Amino acid sequence: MKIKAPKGTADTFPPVSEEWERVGSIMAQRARCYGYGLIKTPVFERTELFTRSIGAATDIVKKEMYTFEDRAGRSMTLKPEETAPVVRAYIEHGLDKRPGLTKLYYMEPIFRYERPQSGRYRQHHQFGVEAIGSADPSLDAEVMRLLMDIYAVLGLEELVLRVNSVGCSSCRGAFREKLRDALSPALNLFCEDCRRRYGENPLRLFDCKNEKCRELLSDGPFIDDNLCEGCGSHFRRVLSLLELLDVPFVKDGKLVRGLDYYTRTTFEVVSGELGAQNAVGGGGRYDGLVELLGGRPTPCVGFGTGMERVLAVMKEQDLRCGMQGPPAVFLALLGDRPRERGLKLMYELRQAFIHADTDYFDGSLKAQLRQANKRGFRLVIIIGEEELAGKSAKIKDMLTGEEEKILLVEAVERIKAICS
RNA sequence: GUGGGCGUAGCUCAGCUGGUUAGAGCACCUGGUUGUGGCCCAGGAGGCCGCGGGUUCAAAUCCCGUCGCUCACCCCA
Repeated sequence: MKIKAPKGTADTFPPVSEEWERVGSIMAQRARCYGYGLIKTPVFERTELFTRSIGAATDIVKKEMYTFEDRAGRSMTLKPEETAPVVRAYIEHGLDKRPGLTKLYYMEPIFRYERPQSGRYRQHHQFGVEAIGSADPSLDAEVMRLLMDIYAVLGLEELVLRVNSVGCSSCRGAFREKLRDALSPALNLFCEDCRRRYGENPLRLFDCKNEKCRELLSDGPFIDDNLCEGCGSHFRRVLSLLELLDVPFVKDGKLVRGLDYYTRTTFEVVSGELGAQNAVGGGGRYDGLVELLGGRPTPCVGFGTGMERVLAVMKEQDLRCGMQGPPAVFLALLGDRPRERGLKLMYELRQAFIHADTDYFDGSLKAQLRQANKRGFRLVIIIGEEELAGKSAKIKDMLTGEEEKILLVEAVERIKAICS
């Protein structure tokens, strides 16, 4: 019986893996322009980090974590998100005790034990940023500008940025009660799930996809109309800065998020080309998290975007991120002595940072040329007994079919010239 | 955790009202050129028809179970 990759995981080969590299480097490059630097954190953490930050009552913590005991009996969890680990590292290294802003970006694997479906995996990868240390609304706007900027550079189209504010701990609590009061008379008209949400977390009712439930909620009340003074003015400022920075967005009072630590600004970017799992990115402000995890009160904002989903949208929109490397060289070597000389030349080419490869199956010249053609090599160097006797080689251009005779001692220089 | 769809060659799939050696396209290999790719032609290799059990003279085909994949709910990137 064959061993297969675990459910919900994927193996990735060229050329798709190269697409990943390219997309990742574009994201990183954009983030660096906005002042962010790379952070790397472990794939597993103490379990408490997530139960405390994400919220013990959330689905992620209740049923989606890969949790195990290590050999010393400590409870560990493969990270189901990256914000908490970044904040943990930030506090652990004393960064909260210094003034100023810390801007970090990451590209990390994320693990959630869910039933896989289109766009949802048990191991996926997120690129994200965290701006830690300031409540300035221009940071909220900047983070969203960066996210949309990344999508634009990659060529993604028809994305919708939805923005909301879920307020702070005080105004959200008040709103939750107001919402319950407003809905209680008509509660029996809602679907089963919504009636359950009503008790657990009424804000989640806004997430329901059921047409009827949506209609019942269409008249509000909405959280963004019920913010306290501070949260309200912060939100208005964020929205006006988005306009200033030419970020198209839709204000959506129904947008709520699944992690407890969010405060004030929340946002999500959805694509119409992704099926049910249509969010390509999302994020928001989490002003209470640093303190919750034992640091000094520190306001923060960030986003995460799913690599697999970004790649999926790119595929749907037929976008390629292929790299156009320098022309590669294939060495067709015929016979033992020509092969020895050719292997040496191949080594010299590689030393000169030229992509060079050869045949390892003792194929005929015809088979070797066919292989070179199929694998997309631009140049083929042919060395047989005949060439070797004259200390020469043939260079064949696979596009034009033309051949040129060169001296072996000049081969590297000649090929470098062609490649440049 | 719940529900639907699907498991046949490396890939995409046909065959499934049961009936000889299980097919196609793409990919792969060889030949058509004593040492010249792509196109074309000819040939070739490649399959416990997911696995286990049952019905039957006979099962890729029908039935049951199981595993896997997939889509959706839930939730989220």
